[in-house]
Amino acid sequence: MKTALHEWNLAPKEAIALQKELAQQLELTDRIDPVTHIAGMDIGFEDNGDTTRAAVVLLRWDPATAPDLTVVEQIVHREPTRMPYIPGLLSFREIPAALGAFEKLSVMPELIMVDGQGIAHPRRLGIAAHLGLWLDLPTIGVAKSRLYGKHDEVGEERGDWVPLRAGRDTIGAVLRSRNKVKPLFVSPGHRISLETSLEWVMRCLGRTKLPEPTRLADRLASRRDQRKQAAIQASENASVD
DNA sequence: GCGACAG
DNA sequence: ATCTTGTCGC
Repeated sequence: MKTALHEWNLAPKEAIALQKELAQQLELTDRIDPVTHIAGMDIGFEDNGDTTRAAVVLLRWDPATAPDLTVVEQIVHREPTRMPYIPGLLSFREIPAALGAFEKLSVMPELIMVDGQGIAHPRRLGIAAHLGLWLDLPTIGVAKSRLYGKHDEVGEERGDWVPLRAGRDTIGAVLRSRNKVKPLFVSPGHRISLETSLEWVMRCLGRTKLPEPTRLADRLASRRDQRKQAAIQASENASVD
């Protein structure tokens, strides 16, 4: 997989035009190979934002032990940050680094859960949708807050959900993944339906609010984990001295 | 023109 | 996203 830089280094106006074009290529019906591995992806930043840190966690999917998934591989990939955060253009800022992490994976997953929106986006191309198109893999957007769309209040119990709408279209779901905790915004990215997206998120839910794939990727990409890793490196170097 | 606004 | 400790509650 080679990344054509011109595809990512775009001025906002061009990026927006490309999103509208790419959104038409999305498949919102299930086209998923038998799932044996699921990946979670998230991004973090270091050096006052100058370095982008992409984290991908590969998990083995076994219906017999779910939602206890086995971590098969963890990748952290760093690159210089290429552009600032602009609402609606998140994928152009974060996907290049994410691709670097996926390239280092020894096994590609059949399904990816991304921290961010799928089609619940003003032009229907959130980061999960964009990544899915690029990798040609099924993706689900699992966001911790809303970017776009309207919705009614959602029930208080785990599993309750209400549709997230944009005009007459349903673009995702507001899902209560834990009792009385702020809901998740789930939307299909590519090669998957909303119904199936919700099934997979529910299936991968452990005790916490986030499904295991994004929870672990979140943790690996976090500032807290960066500090922990730095400390481990320091102690290893010290013991070698 | 005035807000809203994933991470 | 990130800056940041303790603390209220199930």
